[in-house]
Amino acid sequence: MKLATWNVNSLSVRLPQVLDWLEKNPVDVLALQETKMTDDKFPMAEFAGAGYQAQHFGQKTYNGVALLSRSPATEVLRNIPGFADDLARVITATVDGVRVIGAYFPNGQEPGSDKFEYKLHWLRALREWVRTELAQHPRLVLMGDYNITFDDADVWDPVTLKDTIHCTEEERYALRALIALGLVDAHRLFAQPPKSYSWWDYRGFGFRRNRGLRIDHILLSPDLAKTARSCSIDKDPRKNERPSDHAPVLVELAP
DNA sequence: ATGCCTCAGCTCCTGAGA
Repeated sequence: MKLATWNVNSLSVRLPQVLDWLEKNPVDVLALQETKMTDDKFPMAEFAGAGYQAQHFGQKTYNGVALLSRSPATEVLRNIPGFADDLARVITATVDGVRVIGAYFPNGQEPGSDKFEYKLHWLRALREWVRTELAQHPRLVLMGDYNITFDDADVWDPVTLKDTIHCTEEERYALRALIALGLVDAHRLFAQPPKSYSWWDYRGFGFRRNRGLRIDHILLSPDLAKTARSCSIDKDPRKNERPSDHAPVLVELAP
């Protein structure tokens, strides 16, 4: 089974690239973030033509998440149950016996800001809910745009970016709290190229200079981690003419 | 450099992203 996550930064703009990518990478599940569209605008027919059914939880202008899958998705949930949120950030479904959570974590903007506090609240709510999901679904994957680096290895310039957004100790603590549930970072189960990042700023030739961050993650439950065969970041779509600022991350699990 | 680029929208500037 192959699963992937990709923050597309507007599905309207990126749809041709997503279809092209799926043709080259026929994964079983693809989680999308930042579709930036309402459900009525979602290109259901185009994905159906590519062999994918879709669950979309969208909104106008910002956010919006989707799960594309070859097999039917059941037990679908939107956002974190019990956590009131106006923003469309989480879509969850069971596909081929795997509980798949696709999430667009809050950005946080700046440490100390209201948005940063919201991010920390959201992270706490997510952890408590994932704890219960994990108890019911031992085969679980939590993947998406986390907007958090694990540590300095995920940061192109950890000195300059120390304690800035995505790199603060509070955010990293919240990320480790997810790991404390037993989840495993699929990326670090395998040897990776040095300076592996999943996002590069559009400005200042960030991609060309590999000035990036690893903020898109795939976390696996212990049962699934045992079956992991590979995990990689696909930088190819970032070389397209109008790329998303994020690259897709993929994981392959043994059947 | 409160800069750099990209996207959406009550669109020719602003807010947000990260």
